[in-house]
Amino acid sequence: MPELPEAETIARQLRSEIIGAQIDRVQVRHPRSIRRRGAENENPNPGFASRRARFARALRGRRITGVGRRGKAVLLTLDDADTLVVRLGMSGQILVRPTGTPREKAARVILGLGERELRFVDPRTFGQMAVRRGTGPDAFPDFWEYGPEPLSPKFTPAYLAAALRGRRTRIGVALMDQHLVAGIGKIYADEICFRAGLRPTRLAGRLTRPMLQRLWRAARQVLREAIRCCGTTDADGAYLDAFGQAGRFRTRLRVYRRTGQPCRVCGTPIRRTRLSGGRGMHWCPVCQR
DNA sequence: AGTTGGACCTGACTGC
DNA sequence: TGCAGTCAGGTCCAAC
Repeated sequence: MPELPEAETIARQLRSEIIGAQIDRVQVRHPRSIRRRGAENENPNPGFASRRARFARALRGRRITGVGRRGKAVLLTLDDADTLVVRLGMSGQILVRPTGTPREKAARVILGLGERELRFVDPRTFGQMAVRRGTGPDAFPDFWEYGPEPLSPKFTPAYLAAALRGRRTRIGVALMDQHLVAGIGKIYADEICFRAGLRPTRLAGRLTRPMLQRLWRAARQVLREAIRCCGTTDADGAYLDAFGQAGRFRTRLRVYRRTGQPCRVCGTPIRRTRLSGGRGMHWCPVCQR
């Protein structure tokens, strides 16, 4: 599941690989991969032919001038100051492959870069690509509404305290709220709660100052460590980086998808609880209070 | 307004 | 072996 560390890994790899490359070919093979906002659940997605043509026109001939990231999204800036936004969704990968090598079954969008090509591979089609005009906040009204980057100076214990004040939701859910803080999903929400020693079922608005401090520190530690490990590749191998390599954070997971297995700290079997949204949170009943 | 639950999707897994 | 059913989760949206 690509979250911040996975998107950051891909962005760093692309930065060293494709800056300066020119897009000479655009192929869109699935309508959902360029669906527009507000049409998420419409299938068949309306106006595919014209949107595909517009998408290709916006990209063909452009040079890639930079690679960035916001939350879980990878941002490719283009020489005309437009930005290609890539949301990886559940199963999205961005692969750099030599042109002509066998195409992945779930390759949804292919951008030709001369001898190589950038492939957006996404079996579940939860991901999407979009070209936005410009590079500033005006180009990203949705990102503008996002909370701060958790590894930026804007994300402080004071910010976290203010953002959670009065919230009736649980911390496991709040951490995944992109408007509160950007880039955290299931894997890292579970791991952050564990390292903070807090049950994910705790009410977000009722944390003491020391708890908030622990949660803040755990978030930064976990995400930094996961970036160093190039992200998490689960047993199903869904996530791969831009070179097709697996992330190494899996061996460091303390709770995520370890239901029934002994806690790596105290040996107590890990529990799983369904929170609102239907997502199962994993936690240790002894280490987390 | 904040919060919740359903829908979208398909590969992997389970059970008969 | 095969087929139906279940699960997984990022994000949007409708409904409390």
